[in-house]
Amino acid sequence: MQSYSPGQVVDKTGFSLDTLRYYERIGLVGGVARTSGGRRIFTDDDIGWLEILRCLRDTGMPIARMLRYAELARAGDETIAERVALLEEHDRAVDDQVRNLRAQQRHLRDKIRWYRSLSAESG
Amino acid sequence: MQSYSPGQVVDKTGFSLDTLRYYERIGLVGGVARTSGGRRIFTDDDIGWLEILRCLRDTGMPIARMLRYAELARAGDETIAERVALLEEHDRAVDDQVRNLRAQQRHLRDKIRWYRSLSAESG
DNA sequence: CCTTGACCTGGAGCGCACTCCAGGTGCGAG
DNA sequence: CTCGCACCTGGAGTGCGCTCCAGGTCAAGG
Repeated sequence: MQSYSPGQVVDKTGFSLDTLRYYERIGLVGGVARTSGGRRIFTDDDIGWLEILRCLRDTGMPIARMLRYAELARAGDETIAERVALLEEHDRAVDDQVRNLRAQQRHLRDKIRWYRSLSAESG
Repeated sequence: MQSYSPGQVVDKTGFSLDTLRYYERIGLVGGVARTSGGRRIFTDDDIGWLEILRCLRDTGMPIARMLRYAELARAGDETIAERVALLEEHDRAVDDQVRNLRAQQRHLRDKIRWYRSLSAESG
C-alpha cells in the first residue's frame, strides 16, 4: 500500500497543508498515521476520503454537514443507509443550485442582449 | 411612477433591510431618494437595479466586482461596452460553475451507487 | 556533523458578506 | 395628542472557512 507525505497529499488533493491540518483538528479527517518523529503519513484510504471531502466541499456542503457525514462514516456499517440519505439530499441540493444558477443566468443573458440592442440603436 | 418604502423593497427584492442599507453604504446602490424626514423612497429604477444585483450576487459575483459594475453604470453610456464585457465574462464564469458542479455531482452519484451496491451484496 | 527545507503545534488573524445593536426619529391610525 | 411601529444612524459583532505566525523539530543530502 502506497503512503504519502503531507506535501504529496497537497499535490494530489489540491487542499493546502493548513486546510489538511484544519480538517484533522476539527475531526473531518481522522486516524492519520504518524512517523516516529510525528510527521503525518497518508494512505490511499486517506486520499480517497479527502477526495470525497473535496467533492462535497466543491458542491457547497457546509462543514457542519460534512462533519455529520464523517461521524456516520466512523460509526460503521449500520449507518450506511443514513449516509446514503445524506448524500441523496445533498444531490438534490446540487440540482437546486444548478437550476437557480441557470435561471439567474437567463436574466444575465437578457441583460447582455438588452445592452447589445442599445448599441445597435445608437450605432 | 411607483415608489416603495424600505419594507416594500424588502418584500419585492428579498434583500434584508440591513443588506439594503449596507449596499447603499458601500456604494453599490446610490441615489436613493428620501422623504423630508429622512426615510428612503425607492423607485422602479431602484428596484430594477436591485434585481440586477440579486442576479449577480446569486451567481456568485464578489461584491468588489459588483462595485466595479456599479461604477461603470454610474459613469454613463461610454462604459456600456465595458459593462457588457464584464457581464459576458461573468456569464462564462457561471458556465464554469455549472460545469464544475455537474462534474462533482457525477462523483457524488458514483459514491451513492457504490453504497447501494454494498447494501445489495450484504442484504 | 551541519545545513536546509519540509514539517510540527497552538493559537491568533483574516476576508467576505452581512447582521445586530443602542439610542433616537417620523408618521399614520385612533 | 399620543401611541406604536417602521425607520434612521454609526459602529460593533458574527459565522464561515480557512490562513498565517512564532517558535520549534525531523531527516535527507553533502
